[in-house]
Amino acid sequence: MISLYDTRQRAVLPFEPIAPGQVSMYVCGPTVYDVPHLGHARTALTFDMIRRYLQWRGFEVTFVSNITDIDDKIIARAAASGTTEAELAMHYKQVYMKQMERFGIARPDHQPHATEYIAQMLDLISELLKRKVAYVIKGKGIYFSVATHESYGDLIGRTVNELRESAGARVEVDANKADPLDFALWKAAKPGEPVWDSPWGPGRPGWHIECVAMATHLLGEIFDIHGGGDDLAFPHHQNEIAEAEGAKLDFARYWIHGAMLNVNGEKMAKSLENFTTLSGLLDTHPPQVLRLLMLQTHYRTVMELSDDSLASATGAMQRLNSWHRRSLAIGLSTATMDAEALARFTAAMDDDFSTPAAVAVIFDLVRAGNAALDATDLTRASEIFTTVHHLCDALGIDPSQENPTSTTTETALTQQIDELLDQRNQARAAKDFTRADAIRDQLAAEGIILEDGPDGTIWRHP
RNA sequence: GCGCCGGUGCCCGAGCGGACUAAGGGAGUGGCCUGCAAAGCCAUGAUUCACGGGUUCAAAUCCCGUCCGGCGCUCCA
Repeated sequence: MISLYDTRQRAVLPFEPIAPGQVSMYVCGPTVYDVPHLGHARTALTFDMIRRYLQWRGFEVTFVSNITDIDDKIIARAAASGTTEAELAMHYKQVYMKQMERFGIARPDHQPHATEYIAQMLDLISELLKRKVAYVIKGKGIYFSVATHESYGDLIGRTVNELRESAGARVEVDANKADPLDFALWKAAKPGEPVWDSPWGPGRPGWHIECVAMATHLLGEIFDIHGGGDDLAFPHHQNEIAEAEGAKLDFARYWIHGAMLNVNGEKMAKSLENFTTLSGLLDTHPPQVLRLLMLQTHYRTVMELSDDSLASATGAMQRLNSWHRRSLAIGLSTATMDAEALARFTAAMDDDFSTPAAVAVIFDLVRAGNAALDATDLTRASEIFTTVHHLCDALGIDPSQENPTSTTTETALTQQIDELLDQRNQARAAKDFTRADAIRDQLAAEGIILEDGPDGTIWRHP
């Protein structure tokens, strides 16, 4: 039985999907006005991990993640760069998808765009007006009336009155609104902005309504999991709840939020200019290293990223690779799995996706695997080999995948390397260690490290 | 200002009332292995979990207070 933390109820709850064996999940995707940074990568990875694990446990998962392709920032950027909103959004969407693919994030089953769902949004807004939980401000747009939604604030554990008191703490409240907490469902057209027709005149949708429209259209009026970054819990997700419930939709049963990624103790953000782009980091680090690093912190814990932590994960990944290399070199075959390790792993993951504990199980196995190889206990080593692969699969890690730099030139070089290794081994056999070491140094200069084992010499890149 | 979350060894980071003699990773140190390396294995590291009170037979884990940090109350993953 899988348990997960539900933000709304502030508790770890047993996960009971609506339909046995099936899971429907909606995860808020990016607003595509710029390139993705590591913070986006962490949230994407969190939900990729959850999706993968649910599948690994035998669930059939329908995964929806949207693209917000119209909003204030896109309009501003498009104006600044002299392009259209649609072109700008399309460009950054492509960049986002490419980098996520590079990072090893599986594509969603559906990837709806906000602008493709205007009709569904208009239907929802009509419904909200009909139910008198929304109102029109002439020339401004249509607003949701928070006063009609008594549980407003529950997602972040606050009452409506508490929220009213702190409203405007950081940003001025629009005096036209009936209540400072009310928010826009539809924004009336402004000069120079893209517009869509509506029964209330031309305009564009507010932010939150798109997710309600897309999620319910693709997954149904009730679905299992709604996720997103922690910073979306309020107001975005709270407003989605208000809209959905205002329209008498059951909506999401579990809310999952991924914690932020910090740099030097501060949230990584465009506005703070402390961000590292995903593509930049992936240019210097294998995707798996970043993935492993992120999995070593629980998804609900704020994670610190630094050169040290990156180096630490690099070392850990190399250990996994090196164990795998040894295992292959000795020619292990598939075996039955270590039932105890499997149980330990599953228990960790079932408990609110405790990836740090799950990763610990893998490293315990790797140590035991190396020890078994040292002792030439091939039965045990094979058992571990099979188990580790199965567990890594659940986390999206592949021990056989080494740093993929220079894969093209490698094949050509392999033959030369093999020849040199042959010469070196002849020298070693003849106890000509000066010559043997010279060959080793020569290869080292080309970035190749040798490992002599009882079954011969294997080589690798550092 | 209001609210939420957190402060664990050199670093990252699990644990959230009893098997904690505090997981795992990285770094360090000693040893084994090796012709020497590399890789690996073994050993070693917090008498202690920000600080001060309290509850309990029992607290890193619960309660209160203090200090420090992050996030939210704008758009944000």
